[in-house]
Amino acid sequence: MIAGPIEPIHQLQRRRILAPVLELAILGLLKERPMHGYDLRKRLREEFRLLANLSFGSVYPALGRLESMGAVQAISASVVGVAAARAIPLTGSLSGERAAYRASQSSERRAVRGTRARKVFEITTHGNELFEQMLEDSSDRSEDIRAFSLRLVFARHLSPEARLRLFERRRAHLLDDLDHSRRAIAGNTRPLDPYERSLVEHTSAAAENDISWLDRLIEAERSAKPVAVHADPRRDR
Amino acid sequence: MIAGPIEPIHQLQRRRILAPVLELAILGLLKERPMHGYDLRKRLREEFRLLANLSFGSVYPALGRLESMGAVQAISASVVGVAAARAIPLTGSLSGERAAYRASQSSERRAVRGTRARKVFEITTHGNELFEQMLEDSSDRSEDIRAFSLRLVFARHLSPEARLRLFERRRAHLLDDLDHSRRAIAGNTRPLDPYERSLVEHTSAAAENDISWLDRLIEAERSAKPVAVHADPRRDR
DNA sequence: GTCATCATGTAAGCCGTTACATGATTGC
DNA sequence: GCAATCATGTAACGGCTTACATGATGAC
Repeated sequence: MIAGPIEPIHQLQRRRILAPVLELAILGLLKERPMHGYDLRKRLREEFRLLANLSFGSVYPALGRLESMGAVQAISASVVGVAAARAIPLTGSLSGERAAYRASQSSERRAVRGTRARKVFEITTHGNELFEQMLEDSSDRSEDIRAFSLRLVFARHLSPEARLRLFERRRAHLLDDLDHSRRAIAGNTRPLDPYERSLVEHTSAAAENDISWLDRLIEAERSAKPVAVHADPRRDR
Repeated sequence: MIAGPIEPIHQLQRRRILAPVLELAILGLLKERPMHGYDLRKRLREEFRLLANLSFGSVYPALGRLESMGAVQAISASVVGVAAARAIPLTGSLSGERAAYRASQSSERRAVRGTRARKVFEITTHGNELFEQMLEDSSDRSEDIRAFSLRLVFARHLSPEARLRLFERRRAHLLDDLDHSRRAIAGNTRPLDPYERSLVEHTSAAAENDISWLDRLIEAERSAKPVAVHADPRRDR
């Protein structure tokens, strides 16, 4: 009500340096090969379910931010027309196997259509450093499945030690969840109706399952044969 | 680049009527008993993990929005001091059992402290209608676990038919997820590294597990004995 | 000729977080 | 006397979604 003018504001919001999921995902995809915004959005929607209804209004500004940070750079701005588009070395930096795969599967195989001044971005050296930082960043406020899943998708870019830290962090978080669920079930908090009860019991079982999955990932990583990671042995049903 | 002035904007963003998780959660808690902002935030953080680091900067504006919509109303604004606070009929609208529980468990039992002009809100008739609408609302853009979990917590307020619709919607969504995971595993899309593979396999197994849980919920609901809902029979380990 | 898809952006608004501001009461 | 907890807000900012604007190309 009284609202004395705040005015000091000496620091004006620290630049949230390592931003959320989207930037990380974009950098991760650009590590694979240079891409333009439209294509990025498509792959983000299709491959990462988390970003299932991502809009252009998010992608282009995010690319703009990354560009102004010097994390990505346009390698073919304002180039118009089919011939020019074909000239872009789209598979330039790919290693043999992946390049061959992309060439056979991607939209580049069929004729390039609707080419209105594509702006193809590539990741810079600084971008690679930033990506590594973001991937290892532990201070993720919403330490949720989304953030973890995305990091797991890019886990191959981490050192084995950093991977272990990632897994352990996630495991600790899940243990915390589990503890919370169990306290709710034990009734130390509040009586639950049947739906709430079913939910916490299911949540708790799911957390246990996730934890043992992580235990397998951790074990595989420790055995220094991180290639043989495999998921859940088929359960009942 | 050219950027012709947009100016028409005849509609100016449709009032996102049924807003996300937070409003629904607040209304749901206020259905139980009147509460003030500080208390709401505490319970939201403790009971719903989804809102684990919810800040006051979210709670108070949300309450303000709900108040301006006529969904909640302050029943004791600007009342200061212990005596006045005690006079608030905090358990007024509770039915026997819950009231007795609250009286024995809540912070109201111990002496009221730090009482600086508490603003206690109660849900209005309109708020109850809005709550029902929001709870049944199917057009949830981010049809995720968070939204579903919250609705399940409040599922007792739904009609059996609406509950079934809720469960079926969630089930359909999970089936879609499962399909996506399976296609990724089958390799119709892109070759996966071991970490990605482990993730999609685990995700797919988790989705299967969620689906059979929902099947049990649906079955229980259809058997017209929705009280006997119970969660996962204990799995291995 | 018109529709779907490709392609890039901007403007406005909503909502969440962080930081700032204030101040009463209880326990040590 | 001082810290912790209780209690309510506002200012600034970030970033996402929606809606708007534009325009090329290929398939039918």
